[in-house]
Amino acid sequence: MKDFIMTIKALSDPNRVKIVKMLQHRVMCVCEIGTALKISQPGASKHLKILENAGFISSQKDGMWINYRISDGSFSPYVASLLGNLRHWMEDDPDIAEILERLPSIQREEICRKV
Amino acid sequence: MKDFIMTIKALSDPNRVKIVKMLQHRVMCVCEIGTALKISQPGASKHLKILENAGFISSQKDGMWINYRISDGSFSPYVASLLGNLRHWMEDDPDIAEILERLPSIQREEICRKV
DNA sequence: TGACTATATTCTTAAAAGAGAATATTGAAG
DNA sequence: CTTCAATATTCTCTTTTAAGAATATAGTCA
Repeated sequence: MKDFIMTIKALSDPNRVKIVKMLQHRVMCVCEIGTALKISQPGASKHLKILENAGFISSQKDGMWINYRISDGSFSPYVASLLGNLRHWMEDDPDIAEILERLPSIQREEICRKV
Repeated sequence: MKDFIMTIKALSDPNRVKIVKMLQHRVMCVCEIGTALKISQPGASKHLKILENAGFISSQKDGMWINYRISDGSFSPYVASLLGNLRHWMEDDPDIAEILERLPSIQREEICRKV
């Protein structure tokens, strides 16, 4: 029960749903996600931790950045099922559509690094 | 997005998950559900309202009682999918197993009516 | 080594959720 | 009509959650 509740609560916030939908399209670092959601860097970091603890996403260092990617779902049947559904759920949602449209223009080199 | 969040939040509480699992086995009235969960009558009533608003359950008057039953899921694809999964999810959970075992002995005539 | 950058954590505050007690409502039965 | 039983709503309190600011951490690169 505890696992299930943790899984469900991880998806009970709109920003976290948006993170999952974005990561289903591409790998992103923390600053890209914060920018996409228009929230602070600590805010993005905390949401990512909640999603990672629940098994929805995983992280991997890459030089200066930490890349977050969608989990394969093998961690939990609850996660696997929800991730499968989320591939098509809310594709027509205005908030999701808007953020997915902006996705290509959100690039870490233009956000974090001051060249 | 709003609908999805409402759906998810409705399942983000252990007592509400237990209600869904119980109602997948039989129809119940408010006092039976309060007794099964060992919570107050207003508490049960409030949880039921949240689940009903999200489309997981529906209610129907029957004389003095109001019967709550599982929805057929046609209300929403999110609800339909989750209800389908919940038919098998957590069947082995200790809390769920315990409450389902007690279910047959929880009868409205012995709880509410003072004969 | 030392400065800098991306990310994480802590602190504080505000909003939301959950619980029970008290109260209101509604409909059935005498 | 009046009473009573089942359920719903309101009120209050406590706990949880979410957000940003400030701060800490850790690793990279000169």
